[in-house]
Amino acid sequence: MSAKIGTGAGQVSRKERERLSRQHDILLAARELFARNGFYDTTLDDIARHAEYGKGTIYNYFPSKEDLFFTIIDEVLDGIQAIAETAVGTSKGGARDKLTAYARDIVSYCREHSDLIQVISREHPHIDSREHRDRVAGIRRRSERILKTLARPVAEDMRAGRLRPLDAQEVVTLFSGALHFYLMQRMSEQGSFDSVDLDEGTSLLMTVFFDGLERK
Amino acid sequence: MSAKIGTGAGQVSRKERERLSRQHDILLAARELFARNGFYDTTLDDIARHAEYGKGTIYNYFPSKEDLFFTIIDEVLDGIQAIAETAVGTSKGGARDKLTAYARDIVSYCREHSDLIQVISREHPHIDSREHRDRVAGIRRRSERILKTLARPVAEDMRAGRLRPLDAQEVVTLFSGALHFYLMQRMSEQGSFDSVDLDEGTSLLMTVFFDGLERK
DNA sequence: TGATATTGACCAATCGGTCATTTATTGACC
DNA sequence: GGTCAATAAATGACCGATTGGTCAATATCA
Repeated sequence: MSAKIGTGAGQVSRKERERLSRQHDILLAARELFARNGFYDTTLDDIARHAEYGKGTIYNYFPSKEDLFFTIIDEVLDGIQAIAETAVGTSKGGARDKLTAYARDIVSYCREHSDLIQVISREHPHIDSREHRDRVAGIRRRSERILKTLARPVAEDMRAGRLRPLDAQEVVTLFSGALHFYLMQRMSEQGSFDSVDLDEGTSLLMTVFFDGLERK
Repeated sequence: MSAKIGTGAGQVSRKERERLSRQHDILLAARELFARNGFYDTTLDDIARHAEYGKGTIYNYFPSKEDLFFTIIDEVLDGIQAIAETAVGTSKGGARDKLTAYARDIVSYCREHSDLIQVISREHPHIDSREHRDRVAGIRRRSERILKTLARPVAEDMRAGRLRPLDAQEVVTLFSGALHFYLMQRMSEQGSFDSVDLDEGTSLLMTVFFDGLERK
């Protein structure tokens, strides 16, 4: 769609664009199959067939099956980080509103990608053996960054005295854990989400975390 | 230690006892290796070597590698169910005290078996392909039973008006999710547990869940 | 026509599971 | 008590299937 033609500085050549497009095709096929069958039950032949390329071609774009998987995980983490930043950055109000926005968006994100999310949560820690140690560590680092993003408004409300002065980082770890676990449970017990049910779950989560179970 | 000798009714014969003992040996070896290397990176040859039996012998006791794993999972679930029942049944006070007792015991249980617990949480859902569908379903059923056990005192306190009238089952799902996630996070970021740190986490969890984040 | 990209037959390694062979146990019989 | 044939249990070499990854041959492009 750019008016510029050719390979000017800062431009991507057609070659490069085509290469990226192929990479995208392969990633998309892998994503679908990983989501459907999990990492271990998806073979490279499956991916090649589904992407409509030869198996050898995949190795022109990705050095290994694991790399393919990690690349997909990175994309998902990008998505979640973006959700966290949007929720924290743009929504009005205090930590409660921001975390509510985050929870709502995560629920809809998980609804769209439930299979993939499940596979990632389950299987990524296992790809740990010897190699890839650093990539798994990278995933943990990024997860922590997401938690830090969420912790920011919480810490602020604590400083302002609107929330109990606790360890904000730990609090959002609990929050995110409860949300995650709740979603996984719901996702695995029925293939399709019931949106009403999930919204109820979200609001329950917010009530418990901010108002507490005990009547005051 | 029984005074009775022989194979009276209700007695286990020496044969049977030996058989059980062998089974136990194998289970123990498998447990250690699964905990250390995960399900996929543990081969039957590894297990046989570590248990000091031939590989064929294992098949006299367990029909498959998966069965070995599921048997171990069942044992762990027995342990957790027992913790839940003890916490709910014997400790004094209301839901808050009972859940606190549960959390404390789970923390120490996880401290003892952290590697194994991690492997189970991560890998059991994947052993889902075609066969074993029913065993995985059984695990889910048992997990739900544990949650139901925990939900009982919560529901009671809600009926009595001591807690907000929410869905008790959902509340304990969130609770257990937060606890689980918190522990997994702590377990994976450092090999050895810092007990002080963990107790702080537990008490934070209880504060958040029962008192809420917001100041009243 | 040389450079680049694609391809899928092929390879090597892995591993769960089998089974013919070996070893140990048993108890009927002397 | 000792013997030994029958029974049961243990064993590990072997098998078949799977699959991630390679590379020589082929096709496409500039």
